[in-house]
Parts: sequence; structure tokens; C-alpha cells
Amino acid sequence: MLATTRFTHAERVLKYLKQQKRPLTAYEILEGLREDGVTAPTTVYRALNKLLEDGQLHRIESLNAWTVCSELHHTGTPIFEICDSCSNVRERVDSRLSMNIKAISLDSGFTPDRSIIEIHGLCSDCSTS
Amino acid sequence: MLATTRFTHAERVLKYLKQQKRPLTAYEILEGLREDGVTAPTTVYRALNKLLEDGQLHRIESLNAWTVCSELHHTGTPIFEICDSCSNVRERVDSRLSMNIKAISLDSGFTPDRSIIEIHGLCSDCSTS
DNA sequence: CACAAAACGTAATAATATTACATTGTGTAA
DNA sequence: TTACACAATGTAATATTATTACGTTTTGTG
Repeated sequence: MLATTRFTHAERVLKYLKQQKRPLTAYEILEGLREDGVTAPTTVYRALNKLLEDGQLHRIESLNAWTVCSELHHTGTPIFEICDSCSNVRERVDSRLSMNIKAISLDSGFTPDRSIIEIHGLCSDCSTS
Repeated sequence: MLATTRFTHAERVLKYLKQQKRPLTAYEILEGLREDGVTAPTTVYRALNKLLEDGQLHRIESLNAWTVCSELHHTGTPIFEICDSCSNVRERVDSRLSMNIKAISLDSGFTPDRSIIEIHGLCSDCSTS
């Protein structure tokens, strides 16, 4: 069966997420890909975790949702601006912020590994209207 | 019955969390307070949400866990240093970082409401050993 | 071809959180 | 001090998110 399939589930999940304009939960992905043979939660989570390891997507902790990495191989901490009105999420990288986080950690003897920065609010479209 | 109780559930939950040296999940709190009459998830979540509104505790998104606010009525964004070895979490407030976030948002026309900053790594105790 | 590693199938279950609806307790103002 | 509104609680059911365990199939490589 696999011999006849053109893509792996990870590829399907990545492609599907790329088509979205907001992060999706694992179960939303499952629904969206059911007709493509993605039929169980495990399948989705396996794909998501693989893509996460490969740096191809991010998990938005405060939404329990997943979104493609918009700037592959970036260094420094990604920052997510999350619009609470239209659900759009924009990924940004800012070197000052990354450096300040390092500096703050140094202060306290903490050794940082990975940082989660998620800013909730209104995107420019939604805040003007 | 309530007339004979000394505390509300919210007070019990807050007191219990203060005794902990790491954030607890809602269900850990439920277990810990079962003998004090906290017997259902709803009860815990009601208390947690009330305390959250009052600014008396924080939710650590990346742990699905809850911890007391260590610096009441702080302004600016709290930053959590989370030790992945001993689970200790330290809350800090840093004005530089808060300003960074404002600046980044201004750039893109985003109107920030609340920010989540969680840094995983090793605390000073665990990184030296 | 043989083998190891990656990908997948399937079922069950764990962990986290919410909803709905009824009841009881508390503060306060007439 | 009674009446009322609001806060707190009780209870059951269910929704949502995620993991575990175990077996099979496919793929790439020497």
C-alpha cells in the first residue's frame, strides 16, 4: 500500500497546514485529512512531532495548535503575534529580544534551552476596524 | 454547610499552591485537596479561573500547570524560567523585555494584550551539577 | 537478498478542560 | 428581618488534547 502512495503522512500534514491561514489543532488536521487516509490521532501526532523535530513547524502552546514555520532555519527565538479576533498568527524573529532573554537568564544563572513567546492581542487589520 | 466552612475553595487552592515548590496541574490540585472537600474538576477550574482573574496566579501554558504569582500587582510581562530537570519555576519581570515586545508590536501594527514568555532550560542548581 | 530503520495501522486509554443545570450561602438594602 | 441578587457550590456528563502499546508494512542500503 505504501508503495502506491505518493506522500508520507508528514508531507500531507505539512502541505495541509501550509494551506491554512491560522494554526490548527491536531484534531482539526485529522478531520481535514481523513479522506487522505489520515484516520487516527496517533497518525497526526506522529507527523506533527516529526515535523517539529525537523524545525518545519511550531506548536502554539496557548492555543494547543500547530502552524508551519514561516522562516525556515531561523536562529533565535520565534515570537508569535496571535490575533484574538481573526485567529491569524504571525511569526517573527527579533535579535534584541533573543539577546535580552539570554541576558536575563545569565543574571540568574539559568541556562536557557528553548523559549516560548506568544503575544495575544489584535492584528493591525482587526485593531483598526 | 457553607456557614461552617472556614474557607472558599479558591482560598484553599491558593493556599495549597503556595505550599508547592513547582506548578501543579488542575488534577494534581484536585488530588491534593480531595480530603478538604474539593471533589470535582469543575471545582478546581472555577477556583483557578477566579484566582487568575484576580491576578493571584499564573498558568504555565507549556506545562498545563498553575503557580502562584510571586510578585503581586506587577506591571509588565512576567517571564517564567522553567527548569526541565527539577521542575522549579521562577517568575521574573523585566522592563527591557516588556519594552522589546511593545517595540516589536509597533513595527507590525499589532496591538498586544497579554504576553506569554516561558523559557525552558536548567536552573542554576541543575546546570552546575 | 537480507537487514535495519522508518513509516504506518489499530485499539485503548490517559490527561486536561468545559458545559449544563440545580442548589445553597452571603451580603445588603428596603 | 425579610427579600432579593449574586457568589459559591454540587453533580453529572461530555468535550478536547495527547499518549501508550503492540504489531505490520515499506523503504533504503550494504
